[in-house]
Amino acid sequence: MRQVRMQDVADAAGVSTSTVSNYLHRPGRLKPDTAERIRQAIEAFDYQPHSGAAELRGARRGLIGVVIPDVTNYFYASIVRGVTDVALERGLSVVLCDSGDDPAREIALFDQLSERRALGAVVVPLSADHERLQRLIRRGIQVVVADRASATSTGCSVGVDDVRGGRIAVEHLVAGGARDIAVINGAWSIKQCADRFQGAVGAAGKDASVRVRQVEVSAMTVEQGAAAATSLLADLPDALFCTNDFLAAGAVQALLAAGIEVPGQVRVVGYGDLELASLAQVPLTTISQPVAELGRLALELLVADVNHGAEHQHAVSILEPALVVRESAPS
Amino acid sequence: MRQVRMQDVADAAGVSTSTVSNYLHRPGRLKPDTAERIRQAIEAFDYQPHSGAAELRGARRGLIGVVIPDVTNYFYASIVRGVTDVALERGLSVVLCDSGDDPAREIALFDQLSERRALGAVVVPLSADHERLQRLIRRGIQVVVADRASATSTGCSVGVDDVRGGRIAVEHLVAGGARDIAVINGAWSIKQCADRFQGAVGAAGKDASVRVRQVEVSAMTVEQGAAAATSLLADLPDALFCTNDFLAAGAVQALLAAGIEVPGQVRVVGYGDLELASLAQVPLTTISQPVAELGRLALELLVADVNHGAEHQHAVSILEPALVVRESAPS
DNA sequence: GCAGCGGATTGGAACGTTGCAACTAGTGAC
DNA sequence: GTCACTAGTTGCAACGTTCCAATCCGCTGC
Repeated sequence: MRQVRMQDVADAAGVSTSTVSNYLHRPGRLKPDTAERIRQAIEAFDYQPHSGAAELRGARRGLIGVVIPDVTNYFYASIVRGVTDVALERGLSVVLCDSGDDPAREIALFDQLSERRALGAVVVPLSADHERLQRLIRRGIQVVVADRASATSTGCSVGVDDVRGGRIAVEHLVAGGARDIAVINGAWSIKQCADRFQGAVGAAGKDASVRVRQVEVSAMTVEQGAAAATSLLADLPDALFCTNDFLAAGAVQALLAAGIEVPGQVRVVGYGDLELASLAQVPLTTISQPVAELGRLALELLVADVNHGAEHQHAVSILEPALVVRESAPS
Repeated sequence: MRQVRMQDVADAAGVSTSTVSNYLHRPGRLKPDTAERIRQAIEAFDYQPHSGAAELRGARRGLIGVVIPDVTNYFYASIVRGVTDVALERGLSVVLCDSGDDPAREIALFDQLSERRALGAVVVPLSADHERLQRLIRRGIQVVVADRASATSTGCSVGVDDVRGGRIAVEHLVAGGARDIAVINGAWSIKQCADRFQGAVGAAGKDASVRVRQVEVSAMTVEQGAAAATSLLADLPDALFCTNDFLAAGAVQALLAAGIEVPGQVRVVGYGDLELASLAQVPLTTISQPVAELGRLALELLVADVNHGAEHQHAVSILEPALVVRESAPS
């Protein structure tokens, strides 16, 4: 069964391919009955325009990429979801590039995108190494960086205000009476972690009677959270701010196992508002991020960028996180 | 900055475009020093072949679609992950189509895939309505159905053996001494739910002293799980089999809130082995599904299908679920 | 009856590849 | 010196669109 092409439709309707093309893109120019004949022919053949061929000739509908470290991670999946929503509205197709936390794969995927002449890409880069991104941009693929907002990049970027997230988390703890707060945090080299801690310190800084100390973990997992909490048993703080929900869930597990009451003796705030936050042993008070919104916004900026090329001003958009109060830190 | 095309490379290397094409696809045919000159020219221009143009001409590398109801759902995201892994190995690009549980969107996405002349698609269909799938196939897009395995479809399909999953869940409960088992289940019209229940009944059927009853819920959520468990308080079973982990988590919450011990008084088995299963108030014994494997396999079947066209025999592959024992039903 | 107009339609040259058939040189056999 | 052969290379015609310029046709106004 051969491809149905525009020529077939044109023949059936007794017009030229140009007229069919006009029907598709500038319907106003056609006489109503010509249009109707073409409509019927398209229907009869179940004709679908070949967007690849159209792009070859220069049409601007197109492909955009989403490059993320891991689709099975709820956070990234939500970004993807936001992107796909907008893409569908705009008639764009989304190529999903899951780098699996592997820089070599990330490069291979970038190459795939440029081979396919993607219009642009929403990227959550693996490392701060902007060299790789520059390469994409040089090849004519616009890039919007998500969740790694930075003014140094040569494109738009969108992110969530992690300093603010850390601040409202700790403000909530202080407002509830906490005076000795331990922050269980990932590596300082991760910008989010550094920012959240900075916010935490800032919130406490207003009040000299509040002490903030940090426990650094090597990976932001349940196990590491439990280990970190266990290390605090000898000198128990009255509140814990964990910079993600896995750490918080692990910490709560460890505390309960050691006979410490949560929130009775130690109050805990997590970060991210993952599904598990509401379902944990003690439902977690946490910081939620407008993450689907992040994806939507990223693609909208990308589209603006692609459409307005030179005169487009690169923007850095920062969205606001919000406190979600549950049992682990009720007030 | 104009596109770099094969012609530019050819000119720089002092050969024809055909030779460059040969360099790219049949490197053996070139004299080593010609190859080297072309290599350098490609390097100098940072030339990337235009895969769209290649496909137009008939090359077989290509685009494949993954159509799922919701990327933010861990189960579907894992399928996507499996698909992207294989796709990268094969040089295919993955177009992600998130239908958001909306049939109209599903149709729009199918159209997008056929406009782009995708080679094939891995689809987790919204409904059993194979009419829509047929339409894709008629347009020359091979389809592999995932997680909705059925022999009636006109393509390969892959799935997990839900009857078996239900069976091993209940066998585990019976082996642990349960005699009165309630199954909290989604609608019968969902094949998975019906199958899991059938397996549950089968497992119990061997032993006349075991009673199995069903509580049907309208949505497979935490809330509904809690409600269903609450409705059982008056006539408490000694074990609960919930056909997904959300239901199980909700049920456990409700039981604990009512002062019932888990697993002391009621043992609970969930289904799916979501992240939350290990982190719930009582870590859940559950059935895990080889879900990334499902995605990998789906794409492998799809590739086989696309490559061998007519002589390819459509296969129905059923993978095996496995029991994961945790505290909610320790033995 | 004819020039001029404007709306509807068409012709044809791209777009960047690919793969076949054809060509060129060079080698060796006779 | 001719022929067959091979390895390496090239010319060319697609592939399915788009868009500009050109053409066609039916009217109006004089």
